[in-house]
Amino acid sequence: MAPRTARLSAQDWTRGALDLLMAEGVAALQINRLCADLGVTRGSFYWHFADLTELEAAVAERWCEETRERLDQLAELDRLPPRERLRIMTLHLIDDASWSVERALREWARSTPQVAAVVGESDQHVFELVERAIVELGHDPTVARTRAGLLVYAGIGFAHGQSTLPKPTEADVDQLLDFLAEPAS
Amino acid sequence: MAPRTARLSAQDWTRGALDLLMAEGVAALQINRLCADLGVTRGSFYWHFADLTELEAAVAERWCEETRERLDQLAELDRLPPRERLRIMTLHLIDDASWSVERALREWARSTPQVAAVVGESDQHVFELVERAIVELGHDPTVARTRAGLLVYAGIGFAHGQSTLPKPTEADVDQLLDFLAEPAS
DNA sequence: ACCTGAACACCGTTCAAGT
DNA sequence: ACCTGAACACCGTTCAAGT
Repeated sequence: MAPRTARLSAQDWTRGALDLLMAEGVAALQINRLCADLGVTRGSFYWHFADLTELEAAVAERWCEETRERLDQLAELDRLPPRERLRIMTLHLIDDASWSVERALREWARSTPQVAAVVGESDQHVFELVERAIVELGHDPTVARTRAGLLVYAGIGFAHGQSTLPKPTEADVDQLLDFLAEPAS
Repeated sequence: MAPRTARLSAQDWTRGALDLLMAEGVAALQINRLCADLGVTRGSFYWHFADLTELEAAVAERWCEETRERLDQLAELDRLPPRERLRIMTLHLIDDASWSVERALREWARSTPQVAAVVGESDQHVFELVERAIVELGHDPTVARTRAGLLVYAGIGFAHGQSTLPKPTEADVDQLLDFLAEPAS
């Protein structure tokens, strides 16, 4: 994978942490565990980071960058009609396994403000993309704001309830988007 | 408060745990902390519970009961028109501070299946209340299912994103409910 | 039946010492 | 500049012993 130099960089640690996080969830993100993966002892970690919290912030930052890229790629579908854009984003959310990381991030966000800032930024970004698409659909700003809020919050809720609630099918999504696209009465 | 007997019951522990949880969040729920509150030593805890996990499950159970009661009270507004019922439930969600506990519960749910079951049950309950209200509004079951899902997921999302996203005003809620009540095209 | 207190394992954190 | 290894504090857990 990465060039296997004898010594590690901070980058190597955040990379390893993100991998661990995605593979085994937030509970596995421990210093001992990481050290084992990287073939190094505990003390080494503290040369690169002041704290577990600092590592988490770095991981969050990195995750945010990667997420932003992914989102921008999606938004690059700028030439696609807005309806199609929403469809792709929504379906992406539903079957993507990436919310296991997102859930972990939101957990951290509660205890460490740095992570909260990063998550908030990401939410804001998604919200704007969705809002813009709905405006392009021909709605005035007030309506767009409400409906975008509804959809984005529902997305967060879906990612968070690994719940017993029914998982929407593709047909459900189409029906839902028809609904969101409807002209205001 | 409670009758101050010398010896404690399991009930006293769950009560104390829930209080601690609401007051100081999930991070404060430690055995040492609880023991200090209850004026007792660590070992005592293990006479009542096998595990921290078992305590958490008990707390979750109790929270679920209390939540169910609250929900049933809300649903007892059965004689109110469905639209009004939805309005009350939604507003209740928005300004209620009780989701700090709910968030904690969902965090646990990820690591302990017992808690997950309890949270799932609660979600299901809310979903059914909302779905029924939308059916009463005159929609057929398919439409009701989609829209109820949207609203409930949005509710979960709202409770979870302590986010930078705009918090809906009362006017927003009315607009939103107008929207959800709209006849299908 | 309910609790104490000592003991242990595990994990985050520090730091002097090595290369 | 990057890492080791020993040490410490803290927390969950066990258990023999007390009342």
